[in-house]
Amino acid sequence: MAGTKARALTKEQAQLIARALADPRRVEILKQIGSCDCVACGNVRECQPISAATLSHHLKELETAGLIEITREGKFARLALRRDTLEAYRSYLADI
Amino acid sequence: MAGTKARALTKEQAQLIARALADPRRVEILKQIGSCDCVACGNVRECQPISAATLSHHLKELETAGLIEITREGKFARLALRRDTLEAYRSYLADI
DNA sequence: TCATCAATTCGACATGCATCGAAATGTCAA
DNA sequence: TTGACATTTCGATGCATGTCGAATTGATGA
Repeated sequence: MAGTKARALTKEQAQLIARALADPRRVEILKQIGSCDCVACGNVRECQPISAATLSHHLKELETAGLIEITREGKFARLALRRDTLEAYRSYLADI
Repeated sequence: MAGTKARALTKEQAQLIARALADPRRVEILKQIGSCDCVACGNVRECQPISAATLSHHLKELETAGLIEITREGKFARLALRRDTLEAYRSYLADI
């Protein structure tokens, strides 16, 4: 169908996403990133009681899963939710 | 909307489901249960190279998450996929 | 250049969890 | 009752991972 551009996920991709979503803190981070744009690591840390090291680790997991995109801008990291990946995972679940 | 009866999940429920889906073996089991009805533990074991103890553990996790229903019939356990829960989780993800 | 700040990497630790074999429980048929 | 079979529980083991502090990298401004 034209318009529904959710590509199919491989099992490996789906598993990466599932693992990423299995940690409640990462889901909270995802929600925050999705709620507005122009999010930097510091913004997330203001709302989550975790160390910078831990946050960095979580962000890498989310990026590896394809759930967020991290673009570096000078000192800061701009975080953006990748809704296409989330949508693809929803389709994957629908096929169960 | 009448017809879309997916109840909203609490964070705790969503997390149980996410954790249950984070193990690839459990996803395979879910797919098998969903593909046909009248599934017993033995049927699953024929397709999954795991011990009975491990399978029982996974089934309990899936049941706790609300993703399957286990009804005992004599010696056997009848396993059924709960698509309503899966659908509720898909809605949860859509709200991120 | 130097100090400062954002973010990452490193090393270590504690907890969680998938897995198994063995023992237990429960059910059916002879 | 007894034996065979399906499933569960128990206890142990090994690996994965969330977490942190400390050290590092990288960029900006004084």
